Amino acid sequence: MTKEELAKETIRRLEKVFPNKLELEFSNPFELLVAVVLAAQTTDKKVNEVTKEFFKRFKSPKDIVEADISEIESYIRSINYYRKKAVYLKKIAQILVEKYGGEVPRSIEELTKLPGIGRKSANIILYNAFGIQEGIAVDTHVARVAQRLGLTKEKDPEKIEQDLMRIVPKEEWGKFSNLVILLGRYVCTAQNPKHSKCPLVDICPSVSL
DNA sequence: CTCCCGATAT
DNA sequence: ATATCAGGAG
Repeated sequence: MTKEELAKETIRRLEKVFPNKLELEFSNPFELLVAVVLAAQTTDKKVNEVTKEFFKRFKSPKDIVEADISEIESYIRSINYYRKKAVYLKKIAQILVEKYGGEVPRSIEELTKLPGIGRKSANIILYNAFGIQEGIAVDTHVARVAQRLGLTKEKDPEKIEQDLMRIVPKEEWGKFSNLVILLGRYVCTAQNPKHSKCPLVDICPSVSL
């Protein structure tokens, strides 16, 4: 099986087991942007615990701009790197208000200029808020699964993304990320991967080794 | 490469 | 008690 065939078959099988959506809870692009900043080096579950209250207090970038850093911190204190993230959120909110009329920009270039937003986060936002597929979100799960499936030998997330963009059909980029993230989180875990529960056991090069 | 931080698993 | 999880900035 070629890498292209393996990628397509991976999507086909994962679709049957996982939903094509994030575990992060959000109801508009602004909320997803906030959630994704908080999600860096943090589990989605943890993020959801704080965003529930956060979104009640901060309903728009303007609400964040008008708040003190200390108040923003108070809502996200149980999140990793909360001091930095509070500063990022405030800066992002200021930029959204001043430069984008309070809206979330819709390109990877604009999104990655925002503090706390790298390529992974930008790709997540573009697809899951707007349905735009400019790239493939490569987080720790996508990186690990792609390695194990033999779709890449690179270690740097940007290079892995380049490899995957050549292999996965462009109209499936967003779906591929969403599905593979779930596989990595629950089945193809960093240690003790659950081969017996994996829909890809029979086609995974790392298993037959 | 270091810093930013805390929860959960072993 | 120590390891692991989980991105981005400088």
